[in-house]
Parts: sequence; C-alpha cells; structure tokens
Amino acid sequence: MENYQSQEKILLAVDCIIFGFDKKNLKILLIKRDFEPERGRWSLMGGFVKKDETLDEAANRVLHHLTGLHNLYLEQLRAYSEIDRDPVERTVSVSYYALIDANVAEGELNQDFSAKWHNIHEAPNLIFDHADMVANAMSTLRRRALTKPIGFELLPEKFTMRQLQTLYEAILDEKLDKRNFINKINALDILVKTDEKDMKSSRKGSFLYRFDQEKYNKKVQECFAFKL
Amino acid sequence: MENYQSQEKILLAVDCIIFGFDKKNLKILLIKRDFEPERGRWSLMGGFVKKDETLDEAANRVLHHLTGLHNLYLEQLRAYSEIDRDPVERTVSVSYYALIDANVAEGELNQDFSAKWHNIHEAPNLIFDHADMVANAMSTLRRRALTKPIGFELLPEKFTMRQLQTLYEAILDEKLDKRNFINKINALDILVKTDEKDMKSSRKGSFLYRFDQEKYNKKVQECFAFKL
DNA sequence: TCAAAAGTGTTCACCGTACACCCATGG
DNA sequence: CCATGGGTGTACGGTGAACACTTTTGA
Repeated sequence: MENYQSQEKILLAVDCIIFGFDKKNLKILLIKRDFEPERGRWSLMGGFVKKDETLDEAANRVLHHLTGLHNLYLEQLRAYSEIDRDPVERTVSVSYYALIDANVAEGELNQDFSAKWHNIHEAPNLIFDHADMVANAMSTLRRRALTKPIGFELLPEKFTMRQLQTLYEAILDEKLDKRNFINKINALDILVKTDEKDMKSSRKGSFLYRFDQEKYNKKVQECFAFKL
Repeated sequence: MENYQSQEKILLAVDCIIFGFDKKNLKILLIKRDFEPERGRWSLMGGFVKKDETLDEAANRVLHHLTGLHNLYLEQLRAYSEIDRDPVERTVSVSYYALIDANVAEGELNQDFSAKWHNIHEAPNLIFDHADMVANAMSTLRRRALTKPIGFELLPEKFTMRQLQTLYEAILDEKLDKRNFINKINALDILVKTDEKDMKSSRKGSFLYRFDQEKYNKKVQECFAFKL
C-alpha cells in the first residue's frame, strides 16, 4: 500500500479568489478564458502547481503574473477534488483568497487575461466549481472580518473612517451604526489619526487614518496560537 | 501555460488527525510505521489519493481501513505542500480531522497498523510535518467547540452532563464552572434528558442525556450559510 | 443660507461570570 | 452516619446596541 512507485499522480492546481475594494464596493477579479475548455467564460485566476514549488508559491506566482504585484495578502482556503470538476483531466485544486486595493491594481493588470473587476453581487456565472470557491471565500472573509481587524490589505495607505466602515458594510452586507463602529474600531487601538483631511468626500472634509502596522499585525495574529 | 498535457503531476495524500474521547481524556490515534522511511516512528494515519476518488473518499477509505468504522465525522483542514516534507518523493498532503468515541473504536482497530491512542498532551514525536497538522487540528477543534456544539461524535449515545463538561474541559484545556456550563448547554436546547441514571460514577447516580440529533445538526450548520 | 457629510456620548438591556449550599445514596 | 459526587439559582458588571444633534464649509 505504501509503495511510492506504484501510486497514481494527479494534476494539482491553485485558484485565487481575488477580493478588491474600490472605495465603495467589494469586488472580485475574474479573467475571461481564451483557451479551451470553456473559452470565453469567466473564471478565477488559476494555474497548475509545479513540482518544485509549494502551493503558496504557486498562488503567489499566479497572482503576480496577473497583477504584477508581489507579496499580496494571501491565504489558503481548501482543496476541491470532485472527480469531474475539470472535464479535461482529473485536477485537484486548492483555493486561495487574496486581498488587494482595487484602485492600485487596476492599472497594472496583465492585459493577456482580459481581467475585470466585478461587483461581488453582480458576478457572472463561473466555470467548473469556481462559484463554490467564491462562496466559501466570501464566508471566510466574513468570519475573518468579525473576529479580526480587516482592511489593511484592501484600503489605500490613508483612508477615512467612512471608507473603512463602507468596507465592513460591503463585506458583512449590512448597514452599521456610525458611532458604534467608530467606538469599536478605536477600542481595537490599531489606527493612527493623521492631521490630513480628505476634502473630496465632503465640504467639511474628513480626517485620514493610517493603520499602525505593528499593532494591526499583533491583533490579526491573536487567537491563532496553540502549543501542543 | 494552460496546456494540460505538459503539466507536472504530483503525489497527493491525505492524513487524518483522529480525535477520540474515553470518558476522561482527549486523545489522538497514531500508528507505528512498519515501513520505510521512518519505520518504527509514530505517524498520523494516511494514504495516497487514487485517481478515481475524491479527497473525502480517500480520507474515509483510510479511516475505515484503520478503524473498521464507516461514516465517521470527518472534516477537511488544509493542504501541506512543503517541497521536502516527505523525503522520498514530492507529496502534497491534505489533512482531515475525525472525531470518534475512543471506547467504541478501541476494540475494532485493525491490528496491522499498531495503532494506539495517545493522550493529546503526551503524544510522541511525529514524522514529517505531522506535528504541525495536529497542532492546526487542535486549534480548529477548539475554535469549533467555542462556536458550535460539539460532542455528539465523541461521546457514546447516552452520557452524563459531567462527561460532556469533561470533554469541553479537555478540548479547551481549562476548568469550567459546573452551573454555568449546564445553563449554557441547556440554552442551546440540543439535549434530551432520559430517565436513566448512570450509577457507576457516584452513589447518587447521574442522569443520562442524549443529543436531539435534528436540533444538534441544525445548530452545527448555523453560521455556515452564505448565498452569493 | 442651505445642503451634505463629519463628528461626538449616553442610556439600557442582555449575557456571561462568579459564587455556595442541599440532596441522594452506598458502604 | 458519613463521604462522595449530583444537582440547582441569583446577583453583578461589562459589553454591545440603539439613538440625535451640532459643526463645517462650498456652492
């Protein structure tokens, strides 16, 4: 049974659910396939895993290929292994989700893939089991938004409270109370108020904030630890 | 790039973290390898994935092979893909965790594997990255115990409140208050009190409970749902 | 002067936690 | 009759949710 030689090898892929935020809406980045099967349909960005790279490396490579960006925030979700999920050949795929600032990424997209940002609620039908992957990623993103701070990866360096709140509202898909939201965020103690104002959004202008990266990372890492 | 023929295939495996409970302690089931590499060392139960089975099916097959039990509670955790995690050949492994009643399983274990239950805090060193897998599984089990009811899979059909509390204490690794625990469990409304008593544990005897399977499953499934 | 968004505190209800005594029975 | 574990209820503090008015300034 445990004879390595006689075992069957399988195609292994990664697929990336790329979430972005454009100051208003939560979006996902999809590509239009220009190869068979399913040419012309929308799909997650993905690729096969090579023998000399880990899954994380494969996902990073694929993401970099599409966006030109390195070191994006990236997290493994789960493996999909239905026998016929890819009609061409048995392929097991591991899904990853990435978080990026959609405004930054917009200009740098690799034109080869006909990639386009889609509003999360207006996404087209996707090939294979990609819709399942997106739903699962969305559910994970929500859980994360409820248990840890989120936003550092999705927002520009400086942002207004309202933008951060809008992001949370987009992820959780519900309206939040302005005052309660601010109190909650302040209690986390991860923001630094700058003395600059964003004058585009209103006459009065609203203060810009930055994340305190160190405190932010500490908060994110809390509740992960476990020693055997 | 997306040419299926030219892609490299990879060995794919599953490894199972099998948690059990023996009325007192939380345990994991480990096997003693009698094949190379690492013959004689302790390891998770695992196996290679075949071309015609899903990961879930592979994990079920492997578990059944070891325990003789079918339809165990089983959940996918994550994929491990470090290049040299298995020194013989590049192998990507997906970890699963299973929950079973250690007392039931004890007698039925397949003798071929020299399997043995180990107290979770007294487990031996494991091969490869199996210790990481166990730590990750433990952390997931704790999170689950805090967000959803747990125990149905780990306890015999009828059990005392104290046994359920002991299980939670073992998973969370902390003492819980008896009264608060009972209140919390009752608030979930998933238990049925039978009129039988367990007379082994004390002179007075303690009532046995059963899970209301329907209500239990409903509670477990809550907070998973998400519609796109 | 008015429209549009920014900013700011308090009250209340509920939940989670701490905590101690009596009960039933077998030996 | 006594030792052992089983069973039960209340009081308090803290957290999360509801809620409205004033400020600024460009047009």
